[in-house]
Amino acid sequence: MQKVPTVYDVAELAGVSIATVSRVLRKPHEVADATRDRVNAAVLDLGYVPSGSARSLAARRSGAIGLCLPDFDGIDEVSGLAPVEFSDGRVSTVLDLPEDVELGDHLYISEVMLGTEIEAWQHGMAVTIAVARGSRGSEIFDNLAGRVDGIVTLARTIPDKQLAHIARRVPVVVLAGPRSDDEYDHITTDNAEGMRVMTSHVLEEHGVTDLAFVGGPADSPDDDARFRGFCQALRAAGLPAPATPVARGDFTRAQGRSIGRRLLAEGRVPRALVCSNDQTALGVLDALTSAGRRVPEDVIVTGFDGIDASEVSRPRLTTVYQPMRDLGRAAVDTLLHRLRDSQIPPQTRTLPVKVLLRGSCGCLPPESV
Amino acid sequence: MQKVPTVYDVAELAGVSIATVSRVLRKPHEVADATRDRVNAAVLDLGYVPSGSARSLAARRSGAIGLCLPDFDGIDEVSGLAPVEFSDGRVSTVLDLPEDVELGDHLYISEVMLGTEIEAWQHGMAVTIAVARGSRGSEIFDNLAGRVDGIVTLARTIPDKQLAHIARRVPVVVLAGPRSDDEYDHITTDNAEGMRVMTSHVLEEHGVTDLAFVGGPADSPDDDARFRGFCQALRAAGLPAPATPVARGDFTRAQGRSIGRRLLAEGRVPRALVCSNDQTALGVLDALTSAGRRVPEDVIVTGFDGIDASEVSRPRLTTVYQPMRDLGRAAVDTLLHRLRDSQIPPQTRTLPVKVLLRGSCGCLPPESV
DNA sequence: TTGTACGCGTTATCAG
DNA sequence: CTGATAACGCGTACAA
Repeated sequence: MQKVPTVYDVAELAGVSIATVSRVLRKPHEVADATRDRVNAAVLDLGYVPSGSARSLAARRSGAIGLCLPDFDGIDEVSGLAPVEFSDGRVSTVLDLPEDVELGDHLYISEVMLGTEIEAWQHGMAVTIAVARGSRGSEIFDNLAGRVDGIVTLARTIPDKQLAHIARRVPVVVLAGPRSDDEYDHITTDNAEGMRVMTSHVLEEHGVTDLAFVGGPADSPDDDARFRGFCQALRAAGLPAPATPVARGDFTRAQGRSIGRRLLAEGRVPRALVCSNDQTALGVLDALTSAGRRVPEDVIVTGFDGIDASEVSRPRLTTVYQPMRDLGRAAVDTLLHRLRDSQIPPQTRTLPVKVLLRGSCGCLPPESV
Repeated sequence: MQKVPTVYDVAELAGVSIATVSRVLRKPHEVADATRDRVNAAVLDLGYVPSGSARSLAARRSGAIGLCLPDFDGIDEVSGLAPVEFSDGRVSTVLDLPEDVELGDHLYISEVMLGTEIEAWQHGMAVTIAVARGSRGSEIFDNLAGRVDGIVTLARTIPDKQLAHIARRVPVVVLAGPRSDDEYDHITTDNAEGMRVMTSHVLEEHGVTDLAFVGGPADSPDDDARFRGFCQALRAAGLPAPATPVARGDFTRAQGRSIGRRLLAEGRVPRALVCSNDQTALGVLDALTSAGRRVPEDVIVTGFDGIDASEVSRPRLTTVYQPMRDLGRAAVDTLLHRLRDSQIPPQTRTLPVKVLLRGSCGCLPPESV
C-alpha cells in the first residue's frame, strides 16, 4: 500500500513492455505462453492490481452502473446520526415486549437493489449506489454519473432538471415512473390493471359495493395508476367512482395505522378498504383489528406489492404482487441494450403483476389464516 | 451522449483555461465571481459532467469504497437465471395458500449494506458492491479493488490468498470474522459473551439443565464463538459442556426445520434448544410446533441476530440482538481512519449485543405471545 | 486571479 | 508475437 505497483513495475520485473503486460491481462491468448507466465508471476510477486480509474479512462467505459435511490431510510442530515457505539464487554438483557414492527420497510428497495446487482453481475458489471439523502444530493448524483456507464433511478429520486443534465452524459433508465414526455427508458409494472382486477375481485366475488381507496403520496405515479385502476373497476360495475382516495398516507405502516384510526373515529369505515400498497394496508389492518373489527368478516382489506410482511400478517394480506427484483433486472437489461445501441427510441417495458388471494379478503378458510 | 463534453469544451466556451474550469468545480472561492458564472453557465449549457475516471486518476483517490458480499442469494451461475419476463397485459389471479416463507433471508446483508452506505454517504463517498457469485469471483474482486479507496468484506467472502493480494493495494476491513493473524482491521460483535449470557439466562432463570446447541456451518467464526459462549455458561453452572453442537445447519430456516424434524424423529429433543442464529431457530420452531410440541412449555428455543422475522414468529423468538447496521457503519468508519493514517496497527473493534427476552423462552405471558 | 504544462496508469494503434 | 507511443480527461505545482 506504500507504493502501489503499476504496469511499469510489472513490465520491468518481467522484462517486457507495458503493452505486453496490458495484453496479458486483457487478451491472454495473444501472448506467448512463456511471456504470459513471466508476467503473471510478476503480477503476483508485486501484488499488482490494475487501476480501475486509468483503465476506465483509457477504455472510455467504467464497467459500472449507477443506482439512484430515494431517501428511504429517512436519514437526511449528517448531524442527525449518532456515532456507532462499541462494546464495553457487557451484555445487557431486556424484556422485549411486542410492539409494532415496521417489518419490510426497506424490502422494496432491497429487492430492486438485489435485482440490479444480479443482472449487472451477469454482464460483468459492478453497481455503485447513491441515496438521495439531505441537501447534497445534487453533488452526489453528478459524481455518480461521472463514474458509471449508465444510471438506473427510481422515479422522483433525482430532480428533473438534474436528471436531464446527467442524461446528456450517460443513458438513464427510470423505474416505476410514468412514461412522460422524456427521453429516458422506463420500466413499469401493471399498476392500473392489477388494481382493476383486484378491485373487480372484491366487487364480484365478494359482492361488496361499499368500498374505498386508501392512497399514497399525491405525487406518486404508482399511486395514481392504482387509483385509476380502482375507479375503472367501479365504473365497469356500474358504480360511481370517487374523485379522490378516501385518505392519503405516505406508503408507511405508521400512516396506514393513523388513517385506519381516523376512519374508525369518523365512522367512515366501508365494507372494503382497498389500499395503494402493503404497508398502508398492514397499518390499516393494525388499526382495525386492535379496535375489535374483524377482517375480513367486518371489513375487507387489500394491499399492493406483495412484500414478505404481507405473508405473515394476521390475517394474511390479499394483495397484488409485483416482481420487485425483476424491476432491477429489467432496468439493467434495458440499460445495456441502450449502451449497445443509442439509436433506438426510448422504450417503456412493463412487468406483470399477480393478484394473490389470501385471508384479508375472505378467500381463504379461517384456519389457513 | 454523442459527444461527451470535457473540461476543454467548457474552457473554450467560457473563454478560460481548463485549470480555471477545474478550479470552479473544486475550489469555487478561488475564482473571481464573473469568471465563475461564465464557467458555470458553460457547464450547464454543454451538459458537462466531470469524468470520474479522469478525476480519480489525477487525484489518486476514487471517493468510493467497495463492499464484498458472499453469495447470499444462491445464484451462482449465469446460465441458471431465467430472463426477465415482461407483461402481456393480462393479470393472473391465484389463491395463495400459506406456506413457509424464508422471511428475512437477506436481512442481515441488507442491513450491513445499508449501514455501509449511510456511513459512506456521511463522508461523501460512494459504495460499490460486489457479490461472490460463481466462478468469476476472483476477477470481480480485483476489478473492485482497482476502483475503490478501500474494501469492506464479510468474512470468508474472498479467498485468503486473493484478499492478501488485494490488500496490498487498498486497506481492507473484515466484518464478523475472527481476529486472526492477518493485517486487516476487524469488526466483530460480542458473539461469545452474548451467547454465554443467553445460555445462563435459560440455565438460571428457567432452571433448565437439559439443553443443546444447534450450530451453523463448521467453518463459521461467528458460530464458533457462539458455541464457545454456550459451553462456557454450562461449565460455569457446573454442567458438562458438549464437544460439538447437537446438530449443524447452514444458517437457513430450511436447514433449521430439517434439524428440528431429525431431533424429533430420533427422540433427542432436550428441554431447551439454543440455536446459533435466528433462521435456524425459526426453522426449529417450525418443526417443533407443527409436530405438536409447545414452545416454550415443552421446549425452549432461542436464536441469535435479532432479525425482524424473529419479532413476528409464534411465539416471538427470544434472541441475542446484534446491531447489523452498525456493523457496516463501523467498518466504513474504521476504513476511513485507516485511509487517513496507515501507520496505526490493525484494530479489532467489537460491537455490543443485547439479549432480548421474548416468548420462546417463556419470559413473557402467553397473551403477549 | 488565471494560464501553462506535466503527470496520473491504462488501452489501443501501429510498426516491427 | 512484441514494443513504442499517442490518447484518455482531469488536478495541480509553478509561473505569470
